[in-house]
Amino acid sequence: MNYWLMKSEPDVFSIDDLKKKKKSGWDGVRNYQARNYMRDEMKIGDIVLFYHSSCEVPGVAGLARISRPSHPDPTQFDSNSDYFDSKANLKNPRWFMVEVEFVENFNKIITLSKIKETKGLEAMPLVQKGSRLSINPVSLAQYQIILTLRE
DNA sequence: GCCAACGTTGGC
DNA sequence: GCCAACGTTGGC
Repeated sequence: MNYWLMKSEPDVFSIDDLKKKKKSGWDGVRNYQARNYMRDEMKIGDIVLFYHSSCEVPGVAGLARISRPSHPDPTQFDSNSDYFDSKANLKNPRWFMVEVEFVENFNKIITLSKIKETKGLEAMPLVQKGSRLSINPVSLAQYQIILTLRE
């Protein structure tokens, strides 16, 4: 089993939104490296650290789990969608997504600043300068340290 | 709102 | 294939 960190802007889709929906397709990713992680490496049952980005208090807000493996992201074919991609077609999809299901909502956000000052998390892409990738692998050790920061 | 860092596009 | 220009991300 693998562990991941996935970023979402809570104004667009938050951990509470996932809690309400129970499951959701992780659509709208338009970065090849992030796509490749979803398409090639994510497996059912993998655990996701749900990260809130571009907001007042960025940080890990809760946990989710991969509930369906890679399949084409339907928004790429929808000309009304912000994520429409005119170069994608049904026979040759360009963008893939997974489905995630809600697991847990932390009582308090594990903030980015907390993560930055916690020993053992120095190697997380999240704390590297200039790192913007919205999906990152997380090691078992990093995952376990994050869990110890729950309140 | 600013801006550094990064990814993508497209002309050559 | 190079690289300048542009667009996006995301913390602050």
